[in-house]
Amino acid sequence: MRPDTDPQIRHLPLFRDMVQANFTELMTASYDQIFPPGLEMIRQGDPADFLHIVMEGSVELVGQWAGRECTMAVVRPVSTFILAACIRDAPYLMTARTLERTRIVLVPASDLRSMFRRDPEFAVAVINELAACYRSVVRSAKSMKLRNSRERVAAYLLRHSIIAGGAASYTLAVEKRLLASYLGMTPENLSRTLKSLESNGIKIDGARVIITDRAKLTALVKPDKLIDGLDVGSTATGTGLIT
Amino acid sequence: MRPDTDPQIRHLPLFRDMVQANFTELMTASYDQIFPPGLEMIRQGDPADFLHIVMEGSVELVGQWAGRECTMAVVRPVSTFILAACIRDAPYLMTARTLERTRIVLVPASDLRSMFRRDPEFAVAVINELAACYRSVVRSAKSMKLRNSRERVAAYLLRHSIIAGGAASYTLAVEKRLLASYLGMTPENLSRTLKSLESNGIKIDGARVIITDRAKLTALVKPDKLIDGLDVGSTATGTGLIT
DNA sequence: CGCTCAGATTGACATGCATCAAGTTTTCTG
DNA sequence: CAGAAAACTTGATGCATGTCAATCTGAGCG
Repeated sequence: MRPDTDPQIRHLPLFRDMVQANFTELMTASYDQIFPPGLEMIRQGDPADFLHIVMEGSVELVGQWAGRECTMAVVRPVSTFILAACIRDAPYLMTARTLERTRIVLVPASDLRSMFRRDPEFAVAVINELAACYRSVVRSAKSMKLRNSRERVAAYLLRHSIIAGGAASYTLAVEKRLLASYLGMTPENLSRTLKSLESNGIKIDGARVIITDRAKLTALVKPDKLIDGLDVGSTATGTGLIT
Repeated sequence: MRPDTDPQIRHLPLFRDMVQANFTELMTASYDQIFPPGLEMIRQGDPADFLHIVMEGSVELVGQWAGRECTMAVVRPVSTFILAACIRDAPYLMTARTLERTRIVLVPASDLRSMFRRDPEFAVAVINELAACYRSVVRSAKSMKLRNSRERVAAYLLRHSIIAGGAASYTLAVEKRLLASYLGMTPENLSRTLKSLESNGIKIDGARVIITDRAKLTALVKPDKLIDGLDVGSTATGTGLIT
């Protein structure tokens, strides 16, 4: 694989504490690939052969059933996805497709599995990563079950304003139809909801989000550390169902 | 703690491969407690001081927000819950309350955290447990987002018939209002849905479920290994959001 | 620069699901 | 065993959300 990718990966919480020789060994066995936009790189149900690390671009993870599909997450650089499937040597639960031109480092799952048996520091890192991912999905599940679609939209918009550094205005990072799927609603319904949220302190202009009354928006969202928060010291990497 | 609880815990996948001395050490630091029915033993947001192991009885895990609440899982013997919070030394994401008289073994989280740094076999077991839990919640999230309430009810009933050994008739293990909350619907809606499912090969009489036409039911459910299945070699323990 | 096409919006409509309000049955408890 | 409380059911109603169809808009491309 390309040697210049090493340092970025090395700094990920997952790999940060490994013995250097072990890290080098993992990387030597890995592949560095570039995929075109819209490519389905993993189909759900496939055997989990590789841990994926997104270096550039972005990847959509979707769940499919009975001809329907929904976006579960969007993964951005630099982070890993589908760690759990690799560890359990089980089929991927989600389909992965690139949203744009994307560079991915592929780490063979078998090397991964043998490695955390040899490198205790790596094992601890895997434990922390999985625990964080697990908690992240639980938060997401709570949001889906406890909030209605209007509240989910508002929460999403407020959360991303905070991620954008508390800015009063920012640009949506994903297409609205993808966002709708992620939030568990139809594009039409999202469109209407966005408009109706103008009475709650948010204005939408195309992909631009303008927070006109943060207090009013916050009152609607009722942000909760146990749903919207991130664990302190969290890696913010892995499949934390970020979107 | 009670000495007779040891063997059952020892056989859990999480503890099975530990060095005996380490297991004994963990157990020595643990408490064996009995809680009355309906007791809130954990409130979401509390610091995660103990890994909980259900020995007898059953525990409901609920998420709460803005005065609403929903059942996320029911935990039955012998299995653990809230492992991830303990590992990350982070607040519990869910409230836990007993559904009946319940015996719980409490393992101090700090001992747990130091233990998987010392015992590599235990670390591997924790990794496997967390990965399984994570995948289980992802399945659950997929079910929530991809299926409508009618399909979720049907899937639940079919799945539990299979768990009951493929029996044509079995008894619901939980109250219907709890089941409704778990499936993300109101009790009224569940009641109506159950009745309407008679045209899909299922008959309900109180808490009794009778499968009258398995083929017809299966056609509606469209069971999918990536939603309804369990990982091969899965522990079926931990918080696999069983209910 | 204008064509094309995917995405976004809007309106009309249908329906799934929640809510409210009685009832009925079951379970608990003194 | 009787009374009360809780769970469950049933009906009437309304709102939220999905569906279908018709534009509108903007980005990409020849």
